[in-house]
Amino acid sequence: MQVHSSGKIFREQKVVSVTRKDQVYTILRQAIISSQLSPGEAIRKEIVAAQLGVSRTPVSDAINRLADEGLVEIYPQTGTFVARLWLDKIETAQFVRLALETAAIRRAAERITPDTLTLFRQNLEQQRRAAERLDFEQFYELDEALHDMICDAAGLVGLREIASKERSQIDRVRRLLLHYETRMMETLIEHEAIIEAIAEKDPERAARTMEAHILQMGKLLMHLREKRPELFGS
Amino acid sequence: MQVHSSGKIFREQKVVSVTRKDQVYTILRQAIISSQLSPGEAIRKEIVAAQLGVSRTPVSDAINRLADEGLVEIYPQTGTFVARLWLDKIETAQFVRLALETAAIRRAAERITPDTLTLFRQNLEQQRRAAERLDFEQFYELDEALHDMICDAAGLVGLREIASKERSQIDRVRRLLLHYETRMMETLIEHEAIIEAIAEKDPERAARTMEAHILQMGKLLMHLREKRPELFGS
DNA sequence: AAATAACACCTAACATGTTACACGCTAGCT
DNA sequence: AGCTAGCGTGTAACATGTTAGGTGTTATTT
Repeated sequence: MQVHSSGKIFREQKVVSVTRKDQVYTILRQAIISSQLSPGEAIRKEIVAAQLGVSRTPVSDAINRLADEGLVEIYPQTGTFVARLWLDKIETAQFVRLALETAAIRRAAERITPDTLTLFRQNLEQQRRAAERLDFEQFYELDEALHDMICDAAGLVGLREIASKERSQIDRVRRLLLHYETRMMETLIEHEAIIEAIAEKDPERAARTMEAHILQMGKLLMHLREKRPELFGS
Repeated sequence: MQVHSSGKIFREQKVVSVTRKDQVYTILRQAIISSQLSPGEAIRKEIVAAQLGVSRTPVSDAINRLADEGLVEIYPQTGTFVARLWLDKIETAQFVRLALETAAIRRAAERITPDTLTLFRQNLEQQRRAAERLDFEQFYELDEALHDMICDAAGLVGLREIASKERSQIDRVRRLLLHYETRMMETLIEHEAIIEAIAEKDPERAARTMEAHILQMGKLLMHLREKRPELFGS
């Protein structure tokens, strides 16, 4: 594992600073969201540290951050576990996501530029191709990227990071749902409707369309809970 | 400083776990939000550790968490500073607050119970008394408590914590504005209008009233920036 | 005198040793 | 047999030692 490859700072503005704890954080987060690590599974700090070739410190730091984000559960003096799925927490995350993204899309619709719109449409085109070849993973990534782009289009510094963090729980669930996902085409059509509303600078319609889109996930979630109860908490 | 006074766990449900890093976090956060520590001021981990009678580890952990929250700025290998106020970050925080709290109040208005309403009105009564004796600090605390109670009334697990965290930046600014604050009575009237709309189970009016309430802060902010430019970043 | 390069200092980042506590197990008591 | 108390084990929490790199200063060169 590389050491801080470049911690450049202009004293007023942090350019980039990739410390080991940041790298460990990114690796673990990715592993959790992609379900390489299963909900409920123990995380042994010492082993993770050994595997990544670092000491326990940056691993602990990364795990603390993940705990804040709700992706791991730390039981003091006992152990650290990949967080199980809690329906009530998912409900809250869904609510927050809905509130933030509908508000963001309203702003985006008001201040959309042709350039950004072109980026949106390129993304949609790629989504269409991914859907046609049934490439779930790729489709999912493009989906996430589109939501990020909409956040950026709202023109608020740091909003994407906040939205992305609050979406962690949802992203995990969506990943697990991928293989039960049969509505890729429907999802694509919803995305197109959202972008269309933005293009027409119609904030209200954009927000309502986004809302309908986000709420689709609820039913699938119940399906997952029946199929894989072991992933869920109490 | 006390050691984890009780880290009780029922394996499925964390009851309470006050570790040293939690205590340090709470102390530092309070100090920053209340402006006992000024924006831009250096935080010397070693000195903080000595003052609190702990080692550098829990202090570092607490500071990492505060950095996530945007309350401190860490410059790798250089130093840690109380975050200055950045207009663009405050703008984003304001946006997030608006999105979350208007959405929360809609839900609260839909599911309000007489008991909760009574609590709201008790709070308002206390606010009135605090306003009458020009007790800024007390009024401010009651204000925060009211917003927290509204979050809780939305009936979503963990929403208050999320909202409270995202409000950190705003809370700092409001504290600084307290002594320039001349509109305590107006604020109280706005609060009363919000609660009234909830009581009448009118989500739309409640949300619009809340929106107007939150947006009041903008002008005061510009005033502060002129009076105390040293608190602000670039 | 101005520009630049070398260097010393200070800090966060990282490594590692130590402690205390949650939990499971077992033995002993009822 | 069932229940409780004490003990052993393993982990996070905490303490402390070490390293590396950013910043400011100073010396040197032009």
